[in-house]
Amino acid sequence: MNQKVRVRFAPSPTGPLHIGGVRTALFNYLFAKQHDGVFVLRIEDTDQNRYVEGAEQYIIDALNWCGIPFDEGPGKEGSVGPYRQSERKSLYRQYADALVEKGKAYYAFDTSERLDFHRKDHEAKGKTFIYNWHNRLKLVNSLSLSAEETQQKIDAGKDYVIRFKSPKDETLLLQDTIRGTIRIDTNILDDKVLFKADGMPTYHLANVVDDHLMNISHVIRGEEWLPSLALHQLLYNAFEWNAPEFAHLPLIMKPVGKGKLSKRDGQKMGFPVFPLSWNESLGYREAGYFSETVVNFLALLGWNPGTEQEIFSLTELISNFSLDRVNKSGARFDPDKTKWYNQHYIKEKANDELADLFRPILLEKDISALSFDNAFVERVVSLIKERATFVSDFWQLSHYFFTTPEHYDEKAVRKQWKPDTGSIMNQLVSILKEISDFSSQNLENRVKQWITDNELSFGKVMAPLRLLLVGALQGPHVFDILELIGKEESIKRIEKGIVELG
RNA sequence: GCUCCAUUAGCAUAGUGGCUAGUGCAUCCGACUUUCUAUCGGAAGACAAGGGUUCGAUUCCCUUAUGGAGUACCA
Repeated sequence: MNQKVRVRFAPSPTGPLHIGGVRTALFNYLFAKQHDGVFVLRIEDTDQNRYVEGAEQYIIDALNWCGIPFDEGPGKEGSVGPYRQSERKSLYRQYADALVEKGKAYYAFDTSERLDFHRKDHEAKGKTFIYNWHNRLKLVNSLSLSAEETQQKIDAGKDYVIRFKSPKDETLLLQDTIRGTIRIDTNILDDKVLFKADGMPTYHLANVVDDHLMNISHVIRGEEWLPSLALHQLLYNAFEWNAPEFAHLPLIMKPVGKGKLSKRDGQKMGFPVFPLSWNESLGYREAGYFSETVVNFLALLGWNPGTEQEIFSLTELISNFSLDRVNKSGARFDPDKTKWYNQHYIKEKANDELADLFRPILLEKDISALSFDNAFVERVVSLIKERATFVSDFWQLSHYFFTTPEHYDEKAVRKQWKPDTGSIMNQLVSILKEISDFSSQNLENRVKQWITDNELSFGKVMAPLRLLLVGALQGPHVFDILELIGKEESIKRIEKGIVELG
């Protein structure tokens, strides 16, 4: 009974993959890899009306960018393909027919308009219209009609669907790995459509048939499917197939307010909800997040290791992940925490890698950036990366390494530039001119010595010095800045400041 | 409305039938004899409510409240 683990991620290509979808994919991937199993991507495109061009490629690109590629799927054919339901179209009808033959399903001829009418009518009376045992004989279907009438309608080319005949008076005990046992009374179930008038199966039929045909051992999907679990279990029973194990992941909720995370929340609060950009919607990748960040915060959304560890690489996740540590309740999405993760990962990145990412920004800002060699850019990056959350913060944090400050922060000037500051800076210039070893450490020793010898205060020297070098009271260690921009430029900046500030 | 699921601080969570309920993010304060959105240190802050069961419940059961999902010839 030790079946090979095969899981699937089965999105429908109706648009860009939402971050919640990526989380579902990630958990499937982790589970598969942990058990040396196979991660299948299946495209559920049974609804032709909602098909969106490019969505499938987007899904594939997103999974690849996150570093969680599928093992089998479109373009990576295994033995149970094809992996797009539209390409498996011819396969489903026979299964629907088999259920009709077994008396587990039936033909229904009711028009959508008629059903809509019933629903509205019931709603107006404060009731819910359920197409099932209690009214199916009053509707137009092969159970209420004679065999001849049914055949007549079919021959006449009337539109019909195939509905599942859900049983009466049964209590179902469903198993969910995350939630345990769930009791369902079958009387409240409706006779779901399995096969549509357009010749396509509905999600429910296609899903169960494909999971069976693809030997899926574990179905890990979003909580929005929990209400369908009864139907799916009933279908497996009707086909006399073994059902896979089910695990329903908690939903991802909006950062504030109620409801699940939506595209609008991202726009309103300024954070991405998609892994990659899609038209006007910004993606995590384009917003400057690393894939490590996305994987890490997604993993902790609805799951935790039971320890205090919060930083996980993909490989660590594979060995630590487990379905029984997945939470039952919805996980609120926290954009601040995602930034915290990126801040962590930016510090871990190698300086040369960050320098490569920074170069295009430098080019955009100033052509002369070209003249700075890699070693210099890497050195700058090493000094500022711990204060950055994104590579896009780098310029703001380091522009003074590349260009002479044009203005001085007014508030800082008012606070730090005293009448005697000019003359102190003048003295400092003459001290700096005498120093030939312009290393940070040596500069610090010499300047501090000079300050003590002359009984000056550190504040009176260091703050104005920083102001003249940087243009504001920010940045890393002053002596590191001096060393990096060099003797000539340092002195130039101080002299320029003395002239401008008096 | 009905069905199912959930409920530990602002947020994410750990944990236990019985010591001061642990951690991270955010917040506030301090330190780093100069800056900081960095780092370090510290502070404040929670078991939804009411009933049971029990010597004892945040932990088990019930009710209520709140939140979520589903209720389509969409997935």
